[in-house]
This record gives sequence, C-alpha cells and structure tokens, in this order.
Amino acid sequence: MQDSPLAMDGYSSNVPAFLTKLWTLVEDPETNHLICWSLNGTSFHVFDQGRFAKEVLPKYFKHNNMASFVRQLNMYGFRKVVNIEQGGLVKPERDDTEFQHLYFLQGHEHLLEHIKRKVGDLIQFLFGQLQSNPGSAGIKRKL
Amino acid sequence: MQDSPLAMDGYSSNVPAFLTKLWTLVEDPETNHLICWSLNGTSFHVFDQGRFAKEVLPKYFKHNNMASFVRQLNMYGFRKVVNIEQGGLVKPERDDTEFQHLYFLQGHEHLLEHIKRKVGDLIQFLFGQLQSNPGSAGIKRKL
Amino acid sequence: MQDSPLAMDGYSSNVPAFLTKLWTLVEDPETNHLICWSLNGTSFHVFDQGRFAKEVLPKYFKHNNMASFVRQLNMYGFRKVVNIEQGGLVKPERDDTEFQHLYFLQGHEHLLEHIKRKVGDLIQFLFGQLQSNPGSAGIKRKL
DNA sequence: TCCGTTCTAGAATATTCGCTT
DNA sequence: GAAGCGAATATTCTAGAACGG
Repeated sequence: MQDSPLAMDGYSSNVPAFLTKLWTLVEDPETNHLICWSLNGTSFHVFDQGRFAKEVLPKYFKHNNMASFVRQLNMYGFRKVVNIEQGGLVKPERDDTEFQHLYFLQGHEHLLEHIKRKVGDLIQFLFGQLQSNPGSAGIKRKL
Repeated sequence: MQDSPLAMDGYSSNVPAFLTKLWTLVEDPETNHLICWSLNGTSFHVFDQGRFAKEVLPKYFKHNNMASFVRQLNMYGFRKVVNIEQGGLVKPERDDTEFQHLYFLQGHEHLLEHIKRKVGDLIQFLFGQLQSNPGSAGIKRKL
Repeated sequence: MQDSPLAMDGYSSNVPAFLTKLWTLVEDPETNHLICWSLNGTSFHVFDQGRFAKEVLPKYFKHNNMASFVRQLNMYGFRKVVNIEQGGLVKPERDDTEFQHLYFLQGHEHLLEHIKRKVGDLIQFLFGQLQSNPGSAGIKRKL
C-alpha cells in the first residue's frame, strides 16, 4: 500500500488518525484473517483478539491492548454487535468480535468525516454555559 | 549570490529570508538525503532530524535546533503531513518528517510571495476590528 | 522492580508515571552519558539530544521525540536552565540541555509528590466557577 | 517594523485505569 | 460479567510571548 486516498492530495483531511488507521486496517487484505469487513459491509469483525492485539495494533498505534482499541471505538460512537450464539450456552466456535457505526461503511470512505469523537459531558455542559452567558465573552477569547 | 531571481523583474519582492533559504535548502541536490521535495512536488521531507539539525541548519540559520525550524514553518503556515504508517509502537524504517504549504510548490518559486508570516491571533482580531470601524482612524495611525 | 520506595510506607503515593520514569532515568548510571544529575543535584542535564531521543526515550515512553519530552517537563513545571556560554557566538563544546524543578532534587525522591501537573487555564477557571457557585452542586454531582 | 530564536503553553487526540450500569 | 463511559495522564502539532537584531 502506498498512499491512503484520504491523504493523497497533499493537504490533510480533518479526519482523526484513529479513523483513517481503522479504515486502512479493515481494508488491508493482508490482515483480513484478523480484521475485515462483514459480508454486507456495514460492520467489521476482529478474529482472535490476542493475535490481533499483539500483531496488528502496534503497527498503527502506540499500544498493543485490545481494551485501548475498544475505548477508541466507543469514543467515536462505534457499538459492539451482539451475536445470538455468542450469548448462548454453547461456546462459540470462533473468537469473533464485531463493531458497527452508521458512517463506517465499505465503499464509502468519505463518510468517515461524519464520525465525531465524543467529548465529556462536563466539558459539553460548561461550553454550553459559556455560550449562553454574554458576560463570558472576554474569558472565552482570552482563556 | 548576486540577485535573487525573485527580484529581477522590476519590482522588489519582499520574501522573508526564511522562505528563500528553505527553498534553496529543499532544492539543493547536495542535501537531498536529508531534505528534499516529495514525489509530486507539493511538500518536502526531512529525513533523520538529528543529522539535519546538526549538519544542515547551521549552514543557513543561526541555530541548529529542529524545534526552531519547525516554529518558523508554523509561523509561515506550513502544516505537518501526518503519515499513517508512523505513530505505531513499532519503529518505522525511516525518520521521516513531512511539511506542506499551499504555495510551496516545486517549480513555482514565484508563489513564495503569497506565503505570509503569521501575526498573533489577538493582533489579527484587533486589526480586523480597526479595519471595520471608521471611528478608529486615529488609533490606526498610532498602532 | 517490585515495590517503589514511594509506596512502601503505608500510604499510596499518586506520583504520575512521568515523574517516576524521569527520576529513574536521571538516576540510572547506565545512561549518565546522556542524562544525569547536575553537580549539586538541583537540576539534570541531557547531552546529545538526538541520541537521547532515539536511544533512551523509547525505553521509557511511547515515543522518541525530544519535543514530547520537553512538553511533559513544562507540563510539570520544570524550567530550562539557560547557560551563559550556550547563547554566545562560539559554538558550545557540547550539546547540553538543562532542566530544573524546585522539588526535583537528588536524594529527595519523596519530594516528587509535590510536583503537580498543570491544567489548562480555562479548565482551572471553570472549576473555580463551579466551586464558588452553590447552584451548581447538582451538576457537579451528576456531571 | 518586521523577522528570527527560544522557551513555554494551548488544544486536540490517544492511552490507561477504574467505575457504572 | 461485559459494555460503555469518566477522568487523568500522555503524545502530537501549533501558537503565544519575550527578547534581540
């Protein structure tokens, strides 16, 4: 792989690194045995969390922990897809984790721009207060 | 050096020294192993920051610090190009830093004139206010 | 290393990882040629930034950039010690950077607990507002 | 005046840990 | 018990500020 389509025109898009890396990861046929699109392209699977964490993650991120990867997924609004057989009594035949996001769709890389990183509720609340308080204009600008 | 090509067409171009030095630096085939144009000529790469800082910078500037060089780049509106393969735990094969500016293009030296040194945001804001406020003529003269 | 001496006396010390790593780094005789205490033990020196960044930093941190190391130092209130001879025209004989903090003293590891990480001015201001505003108790509890 | 160099800080994302639901 | 989240620190990129020429 040479250039990501997102970064090919010389100026950087405002899509956070996590999303472009995730996209690259899921697309890359080299790692399809560990992470790949679902059949209909609306979600992605991680097989064998252990190997995925130790072999794939450190190539793109500054860690090798599945938990940190999942934390980022949640920060960007991805949700785990719960499979029926996973919750049952019979042990699933495969270590298979699935995540989904409305704007993470195979063949629609431009939709990544609509995936927004969450911000803490406290910060959001305080920002709202500042917005509605005319007296805080000076503080906002300078602080 | 006698005449800069930038100043040969009858009107004096006031391109700051930093930009002409940067251009010379990137063009110079002698230092292409440490700093050179990207393949398509829309950005430039610095390889091996340490050697670049100690060997190349002092030939053009009054320092040998990568940090000061980067500060100048940002002052003139250059942005770092973030590569996806860097940023992992596993060290990339090459120490490669890339910067880009809309008007820093291989083969278009005359565009350097459009690269403007930034002034502080606060100063910029105040200047904008003065521009749109007719009553501030006296202030404008003094400030 | 089993137990940090900081946590052995019955109460848990919450010294951030950066400070304990920095302490270990400066103390370690193996790396004294790149980072070590000053003669009187009130500051520390980094020699040869380039080698320090590439060889030492990644053993303790998830990066190999001097700039990131310096950002952390400033976050914790360390200040660069400016040497007279470094600013002169004659090139200094050695690449020597020195940092200091009131509570970073050789032989007094327990003082690390007094080094506080800085927090943004805006956050600090907003927190102060919440503290002095009784009506925000519910928000504080829930958010 | 504007530019150059240095040191420090802002701001956004990234990583980790522990709690809540 | 697992999924999701809050909060603190960590890393990166850019900007502020002071000073000198």
